[in-house]
Amino acid sequence: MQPMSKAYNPSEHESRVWQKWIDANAFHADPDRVLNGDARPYCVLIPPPNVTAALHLGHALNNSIQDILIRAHRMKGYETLWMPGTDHAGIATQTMVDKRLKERGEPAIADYKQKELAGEDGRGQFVSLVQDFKDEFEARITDQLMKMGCSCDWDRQRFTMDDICARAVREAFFQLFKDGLIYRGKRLVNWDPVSQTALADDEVEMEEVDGHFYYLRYPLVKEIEGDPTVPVTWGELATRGYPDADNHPDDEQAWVTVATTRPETYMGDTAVAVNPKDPRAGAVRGMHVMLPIVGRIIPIIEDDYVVLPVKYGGEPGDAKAEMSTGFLKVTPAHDPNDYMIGQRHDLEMINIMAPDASISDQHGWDREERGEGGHVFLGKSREEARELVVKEFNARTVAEGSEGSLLEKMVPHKHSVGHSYRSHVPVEPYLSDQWYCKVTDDRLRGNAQRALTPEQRTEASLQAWPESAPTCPRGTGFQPVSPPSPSSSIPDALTIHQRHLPHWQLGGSTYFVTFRVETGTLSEKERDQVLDACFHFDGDRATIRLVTVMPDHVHMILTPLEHESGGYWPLQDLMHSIKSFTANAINRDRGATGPLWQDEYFDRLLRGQDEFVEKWNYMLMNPVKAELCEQPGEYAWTKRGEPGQRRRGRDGLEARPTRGGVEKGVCSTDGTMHFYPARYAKTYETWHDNLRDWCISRQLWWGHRIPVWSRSGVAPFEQFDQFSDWLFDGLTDGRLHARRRDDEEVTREFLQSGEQLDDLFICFKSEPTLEDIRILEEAGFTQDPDVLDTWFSSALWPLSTMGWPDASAAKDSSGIEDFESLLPAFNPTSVLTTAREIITLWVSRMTMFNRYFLSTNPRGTGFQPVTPPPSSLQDDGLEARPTEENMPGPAPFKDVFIHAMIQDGEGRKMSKSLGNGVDPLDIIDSHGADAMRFTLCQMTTQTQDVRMPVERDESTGKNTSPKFDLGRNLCNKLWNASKFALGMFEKAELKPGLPINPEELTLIDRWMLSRVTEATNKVNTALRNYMFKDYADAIYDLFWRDFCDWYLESIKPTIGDNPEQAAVLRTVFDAILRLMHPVMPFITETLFERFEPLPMREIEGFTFEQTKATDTLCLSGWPTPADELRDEVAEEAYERVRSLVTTIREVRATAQVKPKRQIVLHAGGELAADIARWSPLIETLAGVETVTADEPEGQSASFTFEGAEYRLSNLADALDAGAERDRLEKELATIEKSMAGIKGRLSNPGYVDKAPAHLVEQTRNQLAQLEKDHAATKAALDKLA
RNA sequence: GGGCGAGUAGCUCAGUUGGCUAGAGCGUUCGCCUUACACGCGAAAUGUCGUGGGUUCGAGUCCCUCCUCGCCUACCA
Repeated sequence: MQPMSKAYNPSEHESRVWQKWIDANAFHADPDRVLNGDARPYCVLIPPPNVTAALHLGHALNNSIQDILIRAHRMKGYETLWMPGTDHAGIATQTMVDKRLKERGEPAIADYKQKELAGEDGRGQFVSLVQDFKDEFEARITDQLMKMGCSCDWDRQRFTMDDICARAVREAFFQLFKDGLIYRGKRLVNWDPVSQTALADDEVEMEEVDGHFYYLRYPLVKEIEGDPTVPVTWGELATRGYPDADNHPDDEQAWVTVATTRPETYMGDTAVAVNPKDPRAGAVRGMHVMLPIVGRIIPIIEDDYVVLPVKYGGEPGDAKAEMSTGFLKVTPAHDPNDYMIGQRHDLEMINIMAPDASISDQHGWDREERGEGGHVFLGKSREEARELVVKEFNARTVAEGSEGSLLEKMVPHKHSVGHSYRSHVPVEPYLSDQWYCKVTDDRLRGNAQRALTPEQRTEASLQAWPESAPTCPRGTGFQPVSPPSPSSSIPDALTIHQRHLPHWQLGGSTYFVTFRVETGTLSEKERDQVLDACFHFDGDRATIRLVTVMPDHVHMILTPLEHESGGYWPLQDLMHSIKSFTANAINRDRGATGPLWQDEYFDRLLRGQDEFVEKWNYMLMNPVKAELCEQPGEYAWTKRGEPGQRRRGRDGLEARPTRGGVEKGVCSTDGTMHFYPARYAKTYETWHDNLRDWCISRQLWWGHRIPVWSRSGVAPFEQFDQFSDWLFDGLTDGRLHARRRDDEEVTREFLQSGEQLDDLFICFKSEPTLEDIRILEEAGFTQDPDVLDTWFSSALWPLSTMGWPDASAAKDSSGIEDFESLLPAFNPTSVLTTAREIITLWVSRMTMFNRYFLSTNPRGTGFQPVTPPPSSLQDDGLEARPTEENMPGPAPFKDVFIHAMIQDGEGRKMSKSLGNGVDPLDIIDSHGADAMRFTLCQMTTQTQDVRMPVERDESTGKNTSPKFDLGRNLCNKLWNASKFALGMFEKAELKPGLPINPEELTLIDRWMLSRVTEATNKVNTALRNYMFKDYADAIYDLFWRDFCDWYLESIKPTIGDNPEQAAVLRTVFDAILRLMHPVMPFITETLFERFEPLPMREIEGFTFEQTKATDTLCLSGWPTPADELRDEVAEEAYERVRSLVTTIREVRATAQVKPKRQIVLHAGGELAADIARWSPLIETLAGVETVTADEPEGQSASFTFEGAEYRLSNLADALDAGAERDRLEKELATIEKSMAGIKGRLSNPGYVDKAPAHLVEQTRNQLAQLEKDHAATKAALDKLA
């Protein structure tokens, strides 16, 4: 192997290391190991990036996080699957390709549309161009992910339009269609006039726009003797009690004024609405208005949707009431609210626009037939039409000779208007025929809400969507987590926090509790008594899951239950009961008095499965480790709770006594999804509250074509018999489904008339045969030209990538042998990692679909029949409840982690238009993938977005950020520390040998082992809670601060002839590489290659997780140092060393001692003894040549340590006494300041009386210490004087 | 308008149930090419924790007021 270079150069290693992983097939997941029970599953699905563009820094962050989780779990022995893939992004990709073609001057989509019309398969030709584009970008994205080091299972890469995903889309559409959850509706959609397609609500972006309110006058008319155009005069209104009518001349024609921001839509008005409570309503009842220029006579209707103007009772301050005139123009075909009014009053809908949003009388406005005016507006764009309408109104009056124009006034107004996220033009509410998915159905929306863990749900949501369904007798979709097999390795060491605080606020949680015997041990009989006491309260105040009574301590896992008042039993009360119950009995038998137990330690089990299993394992192994038995099952005082107990929660996981009480039972597939950070659960819930049915059709070519055939506007069809035979055969054998527009049953009678076929929709379960197509075409049917919203296939991602609905077909088409094992092994997945903006749509839709399609019986029984789509856009209130035969499937992931958003230094989004984007590949080139990953990981917290100051490198024209230096520096440090350590091993012999007993090691070694142990715990906790900054900080501090700054510096003089120390260095470095690997895979793997051949001597308690293979670091086991390696004695002692060294260094720095100069420390007594025992730590770290008890001769400097004064000499040839005095005086001031604060606190009677005793005690000790320091420093100062 | 979040050192951010003298990295200052690392080592300086009140023996942390910023959402009368 080559000697190591002076600095780490990532480009020399990254591609080679990557190839090594690929050659080792290291990222390949084996689902059968999960199904055989050989390993627990851990699975992450990549949120498939759009094939429209290369990845940006946000993707880099997201994928780094996923890779960290995946790599850590792989090393922890889980069978891990990270499924990669890309998304076809229908509208975005189609637009991109079109733009590209135009730029190149090649035929673009308009030309292909022409071809298509000419019968030349323009569609097919265009789609194949998009396909080429997709191939190009898919390759680019894949390359980027690989450069970042993403350890995806690349053999399983999917694309949302590949044949496996397509099969899922077709099946899903068919099932939903058959179940009445997909319907056709003529409604207002968000129309993008440039792309000329419908958009879903989430594809519309709101933008602030400076507009105006236009106040338009519509003349009032009434019908007399068949003439509907007779003017109504103010005089007439006045007699009918119209307020203020007498302000106008009696004989003039009256008008009503409407306010609008969109005057150009007035041609589509079909009514004017007024609130029935409006004092003017009675006067105009039954009257009409005449639309100026157009001449249409439309009714005045009454609807309480209309806001009253302030003048007539509207609420002052309400923006609408302030602006309103009380009369509202109603344009059902161009405004969603007007649409609803139109529905209520059965108004005409007149669409006045062409698909490009120009004014047209060819798309629903039969102007000439009606004899209406307004031809001047035809062909005008929306903007032109607005100007023209305003101009025309302004030029006219209500009637000849009237005062004032039809345009009463214009008021500037700022408001936000929906814009297409793709073409950025204002979205037009446009009447059109589209397909909808009825997501408001309880089976979809309701189950998406119920998927959320009750702890994160709001009261309102729990009421609206109560947890449903009886207890679930069969599987839950989770792997059974009955306690793991005894043979599995000892789990992660536990971190137990002492908590004395209000756990009664944390009702319904499961706890891990430990309490110890004050002195002595328990006899066997006494252990029985404790067990009895525990179970005495089981099912009464708590559910006991597992107890193990050791001779000197007790562990238990339990869940407090609700008590009558609605709260939960406080854990303190429970413990008190159990402890006093047993203490009394045992003391009585022993004839003893006094306390038996110490305080308990307890830790809330915040998370379900992993932590539960970890602690469960820990408890089972406890007697084995204490050598009380050989196998976990053999210890007589380990008892599980009664398995048959009703109160046990799902899967024996979190017994979750929920608010209706435990008696109701818990639906095992509800309540499993957790958001991290938890606050996003609320966003998720609220989004569902406002949900409307989802428009799933798009007028595009790039996407999954809608598998529905229909027929309209063609000649009547003669051969009904043959056709209906064919149709009924298809219906009977289930390969197609037919629905009528009005959702009536499809009968033979229905088919009697060829014209009725126009109301028929036929959906095929799989691709229709040529024969089918022939029959359909003869009958005049054509396939729907539209495609599905891209999110429809994205929503199926957890299913489609795993081979649903037909894994054996997926196996055949992909050649992947174990495809059939994927879904059972890995769905539900472990976590979805995504950005904020995706919470709503994607998480929700995946949850809906996963739960729907994996339900025990998604169709038919158990659900109430669903009526055809309601005309209202809102949920119709259907409450179909699942039954036992019809259990919804699991949520597709257990956790949803929402990561931070990356912004530039000014807090703006990174975007192309601002030019503030940073390309991950540029950073990888300049700093290396590991540096980028570490920096991103270190910067991402749960509360703040990531601000990344962007700098432009003028020489390359590329954007970068100085932040990435942090990661690069760390890599370089790691590289050099390795070089140094490897150099050490050339001098210090490493050889295998008997396991090392850590107690026999030197202070510094025991300290280092303790630090690694603690850091490992920190890392485990951080990763479990998705605290990536904490993870980064933990390894940074461990490696740089503890290992490099102190450990390596300390062992320099001793390691050469201390083989045990060499073994510790070897093991510790190994552990550090492993802990760092998830975030910095390339460099750690590179270094591991150099360390791996060196023999490793076992240190007792320092073990590594068992994994599938160990030849590469990425497959090697995670460190699992035993808790016993935490060495408080060593930590405390080394803390004294550090403190002494720091103090001496400070003196050296202030006295300007040359770094190389070796000084003399004058210390006697106990400190001298300590220093001798620690030798040569102080000497090495503080640059001390000799330690002597003698008083210094000549010049010396003094310092205070632990309340005593010591001196240093040989600092320099001549000392600066002034500097020395300054230093001491400053120190004295600091001490005095601290003392004042502490004295103040102690002299406050409230503090001494009310603060916890141990704090007061601590404060007193502090004061005592400070007083000693003060005296010592004072003495030194006096001597100087 | 409604919701969520943020405001802590010059910059970017931590700060678990209220409790040792509020921390880290970068930057700054001083001294160092000291047996790997100047992408480094040693030392130092830097804070009215947005504002004003309240609860408490004790508040960066809990409650209320106000100010500033960000995101989401509603609003085309």
